[in-house]
Amino acid sequence: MSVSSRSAVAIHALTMLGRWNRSLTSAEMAESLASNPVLVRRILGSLRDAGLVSSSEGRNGGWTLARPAREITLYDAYAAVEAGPVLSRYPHPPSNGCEVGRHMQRLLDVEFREAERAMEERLGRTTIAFLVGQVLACERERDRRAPELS
Amino acid sequence: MSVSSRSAVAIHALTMLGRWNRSLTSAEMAESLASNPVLVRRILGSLRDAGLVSSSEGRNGGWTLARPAREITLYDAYAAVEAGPVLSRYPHPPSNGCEVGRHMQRLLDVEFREAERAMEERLGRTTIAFLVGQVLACERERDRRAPELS
DNA sequence: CAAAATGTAACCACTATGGTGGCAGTAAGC
DNA sequence: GCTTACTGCCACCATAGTGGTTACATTTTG
Repeated sequence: MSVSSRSAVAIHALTMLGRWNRSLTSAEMAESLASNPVLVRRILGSLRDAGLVSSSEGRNGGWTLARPAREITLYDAYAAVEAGPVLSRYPHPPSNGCEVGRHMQRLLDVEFREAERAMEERLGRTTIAFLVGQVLACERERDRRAPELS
Repeated sequence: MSVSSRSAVAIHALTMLGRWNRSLTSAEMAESLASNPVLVRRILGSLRDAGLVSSSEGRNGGWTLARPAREITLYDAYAAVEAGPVLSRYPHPPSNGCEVGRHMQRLLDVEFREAERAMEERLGRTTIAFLVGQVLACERERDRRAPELS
């Protein structure tokens, strides 16, 4: 199986916040995600706990970025919403009586951690600001090709 | 959630085959894994489909490496038993009516694929032969510290 | 023919996930 | 002070993937 889609939702929401640079409600983001507000709040809640966004309750409440989009990477979003390692280890410890089983757990852990680190390092290279820029560029291109749409 | 533990089981089994360099049965490997033979056969079956091991039926049957341990990487094992991307995309396509939603799916796919590629590249750097060597080294160290065990 | 293996299908329990409804709390605006 | 529009949070559901297990047909060897 794979990692949950929460990272995708989180990055989507962060990019929306970066794009419009104003407070957005969970309902607005849910509409763009074709999902529902509760799910969005659940995920944004994790982002808030990680210090990436802040929320305000009550009327005119909503969500804003807690720091500049340049300073938020995809890894930050990923780390905020995913728990535990990507590559799962053994379902239960292997036999200690086997020459291979005795050591594999530790050896595998080293290898898997390295591999996960490589993935995380790559995610850390892309910022929300970059994605916002890409979105804007795509929109400009879209306007050039079909100006009647806007 | 994370990727299944099948990769760990596959790598464990391959390392056993590389270590003893003879035919092993699913029951032998299951014992080392503290699991059961059917599960092992299921996973080894994927490895066979990927050309990493071969199996022989009937009495005195079992499993052997289909090519040298030097030429099997952790990525080979991982790719043989895991299906689909590690980082899952959206549960369903986002709204096409949103400026961000319109483009995020494609942009995210690029980023996630890069990140996955980084992880896979790292997995591809370690061979089963290396792990076998590590296991042997661990055993030698173990003997040095507590010779009475062997 | 018996024994020892693989190959597979069926099934179970458990867990994570996305999704949903309900409702209390809170802040703004009239 | 009341209404409105939000967040926050709980409980619940359906679904799917996973590891585990039993059962049994098939194949090969002795």
